Amino acid sequence: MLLNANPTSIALQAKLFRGFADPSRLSIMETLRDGEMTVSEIVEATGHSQSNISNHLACLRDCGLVTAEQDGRYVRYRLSDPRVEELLALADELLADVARGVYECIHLK
Amino acid sequence: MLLNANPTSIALQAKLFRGFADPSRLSIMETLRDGEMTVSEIVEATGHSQSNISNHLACLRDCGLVTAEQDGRYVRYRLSDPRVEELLALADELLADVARGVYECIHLK
DNA sequence: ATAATATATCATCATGTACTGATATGATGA
DNA sequence: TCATCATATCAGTACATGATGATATATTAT
Repeated sequence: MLLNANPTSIALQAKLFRGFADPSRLSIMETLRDGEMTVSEIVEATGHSQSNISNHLACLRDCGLVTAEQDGRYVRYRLSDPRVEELLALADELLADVARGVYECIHLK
Repeated sequence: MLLNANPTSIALQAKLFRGFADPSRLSIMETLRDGEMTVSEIVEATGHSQSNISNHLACLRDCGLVTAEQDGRYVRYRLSDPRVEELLALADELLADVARGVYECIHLK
């Protein structure tokens, strides 16, 4: 019965990937690859609504993928760890080769 | 209006991450890090149902994350690209530091 | 203190997605 | 051919999740 790695860690890993698996959150993280930004700058850069961005920032913050720092009435966000950016970069590279398959995959919307 | 990277590629990247964002699919890929396996071996190793595994293998295959090779009445699956494993490994490393946040994040189930 | 700006929170709704069980297909051997 | 084993497909159901709009909180300036 060759059972696999700790199911808890698999569930957690899946949850981590879900953090990356949404266009709004990805836009935020991609935007933050250029350096720290305030919420309103992120809103402008991504073109998403303020509440949308704020909701997703809360998610990313809770997950520990970004950190927030109050700056006057602004709040500046940045990526929390260089591995966040590495993960994005690696996904970009992989996507360069699997884009067509992913695009055409009917199992994911 | 500082707009960000190509929205198409953001959507595709999100879809790619969704491929990684499910416990069944992650179990499959983690299992395949040990080398190629037949469907029934994967079923046994992961403890998931046959239809569940088969459905998710179809998804991973369509996305180009795994490849399949018929071997008699068996079908052997393997990871399609070394970067798939790199992505898993990098996520593991990152998770080591953000596990508590991810675990407690209420925005993702 | 009040107004104005920046950000956060919350409930609702609509959609996406995974799991299951039943069944179909494909391959091998008798 | 027929039986059996391995894998794939499909429909239905239940749940998860994101977007939005309304509102709340926090900070600064007047």
